[in-house]
Amino acid sequence: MALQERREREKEEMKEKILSAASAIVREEGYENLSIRKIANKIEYSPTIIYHYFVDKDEIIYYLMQRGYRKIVQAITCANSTSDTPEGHLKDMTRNYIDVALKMPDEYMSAQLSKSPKVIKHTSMLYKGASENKPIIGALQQCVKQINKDINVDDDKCEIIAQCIIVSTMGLVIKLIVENGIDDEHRNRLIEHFVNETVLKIAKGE
Amino acid sequence: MALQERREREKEEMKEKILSAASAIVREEGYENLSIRKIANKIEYSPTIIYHYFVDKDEIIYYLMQRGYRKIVQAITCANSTSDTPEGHLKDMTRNYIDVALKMPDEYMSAQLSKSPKVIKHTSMLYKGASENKPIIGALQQCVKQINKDINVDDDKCEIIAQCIIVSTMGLVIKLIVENGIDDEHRNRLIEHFVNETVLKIAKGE
Amino acid sequence: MALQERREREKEEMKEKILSAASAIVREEGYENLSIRKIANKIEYSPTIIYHYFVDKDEIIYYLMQRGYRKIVQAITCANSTSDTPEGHLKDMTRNYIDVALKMPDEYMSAQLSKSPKVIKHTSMLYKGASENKPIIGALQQCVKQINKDINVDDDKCEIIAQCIIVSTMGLVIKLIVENGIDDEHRNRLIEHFVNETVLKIAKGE
Amino acid sequence: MALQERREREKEEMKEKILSAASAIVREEGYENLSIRKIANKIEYSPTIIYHYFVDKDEIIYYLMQRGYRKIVQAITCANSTSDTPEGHLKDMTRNYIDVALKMPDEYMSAQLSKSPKVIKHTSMLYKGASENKPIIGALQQCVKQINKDINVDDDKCEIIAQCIIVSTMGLVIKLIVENGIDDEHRNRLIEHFVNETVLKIAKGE
DNA sequence: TATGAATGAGCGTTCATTCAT
DNA sequence: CATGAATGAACGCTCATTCAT
Repeated sequence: MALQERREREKEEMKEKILSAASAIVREEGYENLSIRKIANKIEYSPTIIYHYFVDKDEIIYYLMQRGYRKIVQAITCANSTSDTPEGHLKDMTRNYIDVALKMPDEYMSAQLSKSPKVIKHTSMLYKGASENKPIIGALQQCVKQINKDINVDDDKCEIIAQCIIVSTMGLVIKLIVENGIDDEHRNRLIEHFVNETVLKIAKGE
Repeated sequence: MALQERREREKEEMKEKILSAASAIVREEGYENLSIRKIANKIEYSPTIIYHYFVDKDEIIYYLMQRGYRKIVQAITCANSTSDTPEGHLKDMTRNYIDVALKMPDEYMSAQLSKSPKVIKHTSMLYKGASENKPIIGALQQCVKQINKDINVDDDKCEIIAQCIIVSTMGLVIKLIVENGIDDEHRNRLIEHFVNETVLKIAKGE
Repeated sequence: MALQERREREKEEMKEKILSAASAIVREEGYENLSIRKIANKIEYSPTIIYHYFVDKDEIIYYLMQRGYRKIVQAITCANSTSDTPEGHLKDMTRNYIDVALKMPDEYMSAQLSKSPKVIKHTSMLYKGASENKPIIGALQQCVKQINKDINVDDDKCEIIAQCIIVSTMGLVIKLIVENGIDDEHRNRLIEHFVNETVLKIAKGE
Repeated sequence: MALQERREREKEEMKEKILSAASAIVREEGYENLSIRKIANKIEYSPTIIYHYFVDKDEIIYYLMQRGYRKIVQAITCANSTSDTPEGHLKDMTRNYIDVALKMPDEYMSAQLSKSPKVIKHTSMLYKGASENKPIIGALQQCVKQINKDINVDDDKCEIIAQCIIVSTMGLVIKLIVENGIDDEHRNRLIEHFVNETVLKIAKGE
């Protein structure tokens, strides 16, 4: 019993070790440069042993994506906005989202761009009613609603606007990740403009 | 005479054959998995012969990008815009861009998301001065300038705004492609809202 | 324990196998025609396995040069010179060099005549300061210095003289190898004259 | 008749054209980088046509060596020495030899190092009696004899000395060619020392 | 006579994977 | 549980050569 438990625990630890080594490699060199050999090298085991814990490289990638996505969602949803205006809150959320995503570019990209149904179930945001299931859209929708509380904007429209906000932000993040070498100053101006102006304008119903 | 013509024609045909094989591979497996050998295999010739028609892999990628991009650039720049206001023009450009991109989802994705330097050279849009090299950013910048001709917005700022427009639009397109099964009605509302409102708001300098 | 030892021994054996296959190829076809694939073919293994024992082709060449050169360097430097005069020492060194080189004509030729940078790094002797890096030049320079200790000859000049000695000796060796069928008696007279007179005269500073 | 003659003449011209293109490539990039394609490119014909005039690459190389060697022999033998002392004459010859050889390094190397009997017949210098057949050795032997006219040195010994001179000079030339990147100043000091001192000392019978 | 099209072999190197131990 | 040895396929690219026209 206890022995079996320990075995299982050790197995999990090894899996974790492999995954975090893989994760580090992805962070440093990107998904396309992840290789079994490099993982083995990092954990200081032989490549062969990895096949003991995962059937093949694809399985490792699969777990990697899961882990990565979980982190992103966590980071983004439990955002701590200090602001008390809805506009300030929207800015904070947007900036937070951009920051978190840019800190884990490969995980972000692979999660957002995966077409695997299992992944899409988590990452989809554009369907009607997304505000009810997806915390991010829900939060954005609430923000939009408050920003436009003077003029009457119905919930559906607010959802659409929230979705426009999220896809725009994603577009910015994705392009910033893909175009890696942009000059820092210009990059910051772009992000600032997006956070302080673009996003607010999109949010405005009228 | 006629012989030379025929030869030239055959050469063009072979080039086209190679390019469309390459294009298919990119569509199916992405730019990073494009290889000379795979092309050769697909066209059922030896790899060597490809170097008869293209100096190296880079040249193939270059033509591939051109072919794919020409459509998009055409769509957005010289677009058959019937409108005579800059706002109308911006709408037309955006709608065109979205339509064209959605018609060739795989090429679009693999091109826009490739991190290969050879591809990025063509797809990058966010660097300072992009409006001078990249027709799309240039056209958008001009549009933004005209829309804001009352208030003074300098060229740099107009470029930044143009870049915000393009990344937002790309974000929409990418998510629409990734989340494949969205309900048509909602999908259309989303696009309409984006084209008719979001993009215009982003364009406004004040 | 014993297992590890055996493994290590087997590894060494395999390395040796690879190196001697490589050495044979160099002997037969020269350094420029040495290839990983040819080695693999000769030892009847797949090319890949070679990278298990050597990091790359350079390393193989490096070891090859070392093996070949060690003999020559040993012969000339720590040479078992029974003589206690610098002149006697110089003669011994020269004779040793010629003997050793003529015993491995193919390795000697392919090494000395290769223009590959990797090989030249080891075989070059004529640059200023060679006496500090190349034991042979160093030893010759010391000899020259002692032979001329009465008259003052500076280190630079001694290096130049040492270099004249080595190129002359090499010239003799190379021609003897190329012109294979020389009559033994004449050949020996030639070598004797070179060792006993020519080399000593070259060494004299005044 | 005349037609056939013209054909033959044109054929020779084409062969010459090919050979001199090949020769130029060898001069610029060395023998190891000579390729049929490069020749074709240089003469602005297709690679195929070359096989009309030569059965294969080896034949081209063979002719190339012949031509090269002929040039060297010519240049060296008809040396115009302005000096009237035998020492001066020896210096002039040596310097001339070095200069000519260094001007056509690849031809020189391939001729001197070829082990093909046809080539060796021309390049061999070390056999007893070489002074009678080989102009260079003959000239050197005469020089040595005159330099040593005070003391009696017999003809055989003078031949041996002449052979020591030629192999030494060749060694210098060969190493200078192989070690391509030597600093100019040091290189010149080396040559000067060799021409002005080394060679004279070797020549002295006592 | 001369061409363009095409091939097959070879280069160094990296990779995922397997197998006996 | 973990290893080292080994493989086969693939990568971009260059080469000498052949063949139909």
